[in-house]
Amino acid sequence: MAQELSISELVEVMGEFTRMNIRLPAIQRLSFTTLSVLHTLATVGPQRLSELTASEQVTQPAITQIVTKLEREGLVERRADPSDRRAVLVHITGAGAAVVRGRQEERMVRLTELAERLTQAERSRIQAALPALTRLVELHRASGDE
Amino acid sequence: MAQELSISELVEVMGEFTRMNIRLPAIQRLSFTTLSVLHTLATVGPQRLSELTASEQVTQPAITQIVTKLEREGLVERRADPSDRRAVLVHITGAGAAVVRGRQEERMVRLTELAERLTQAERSRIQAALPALTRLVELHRASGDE
DNA sequence: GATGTTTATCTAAGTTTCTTATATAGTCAG
DNA sequence: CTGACTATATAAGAAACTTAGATAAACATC
Repeated sequence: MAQELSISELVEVMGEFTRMNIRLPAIQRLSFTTLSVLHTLATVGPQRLSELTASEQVTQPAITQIVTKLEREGLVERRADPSDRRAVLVHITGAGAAVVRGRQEERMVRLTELAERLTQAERSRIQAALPALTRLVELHRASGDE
Repeated sequence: MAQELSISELVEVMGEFTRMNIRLPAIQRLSFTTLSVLHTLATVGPQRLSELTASEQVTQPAITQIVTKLEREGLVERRADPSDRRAVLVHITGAGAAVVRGRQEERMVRLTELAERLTQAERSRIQAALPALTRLVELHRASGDE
């Protein structure tokens, strides 16, 4: 029989995941928001500053500073938007993509170690829940930019 | 048949959860780390500054500042540690506990809305995975403070 | 096609949240 | 009781934001 979802437990686990993830960026000398911008550019492609401002939920001047910093470090490039000369399209560079991949791999190594200490049954249950968890995240994003 | 866990998908979902959670604190006018300290005190009880320094992974002077700020706002109290006169035990107050509960409830309201838009089968699969996810978090914490 | 409004980004200045370096005071081992 | 260690605090500066306001291109309209 299907058991009803305990939202409070889910909130708790998500909170703990957040606390697990949040302290890792320090290693890279880039702040959480800066890495989040890089992640966005890696996954959804070139973006305007105004689009980044909306998705990262910080102010527009903050995004300008972050992009300037990333540009100095060679991780992104500002290019003109051919369709609108006011706008700037921020592109990730090879070096930037490598930083994102590196972080993803660090987390995978760490999680692989932890997952090996679970039982096979536990791993299967997590696997079975992943599509639903992904849908949850998508619903959040969809309702975020209305 | 039990399907093997895809670590990369799990990393991805956890990352998205982090991005979902991280921007909420701003509402409360308390930073992420400050709220994390409050959460720790609410769940594990009174702690020394040095214990908080270890679990929050910021420097000791940062914890001193955070506790001072929380104390000014009446959310925690510094009390002497009877067993060691150098040390300070930080206790959460009723007002502090209320802030933690309030945040937890905000998240629950938000997640309840989102979860209602999943199918019953999806909710059940998440529910079935919660114990395993909780274990994963516990393994992380256990290996963190060795 | 000049004009007012909106949009996209930048700059400047100040605040918050951290950091490193160092001081102070209590503990503990010999 | 002396030296080394531990727990916290203080001071000064760096990093990551914020608000306010400037600049320049786009767009709507008359």
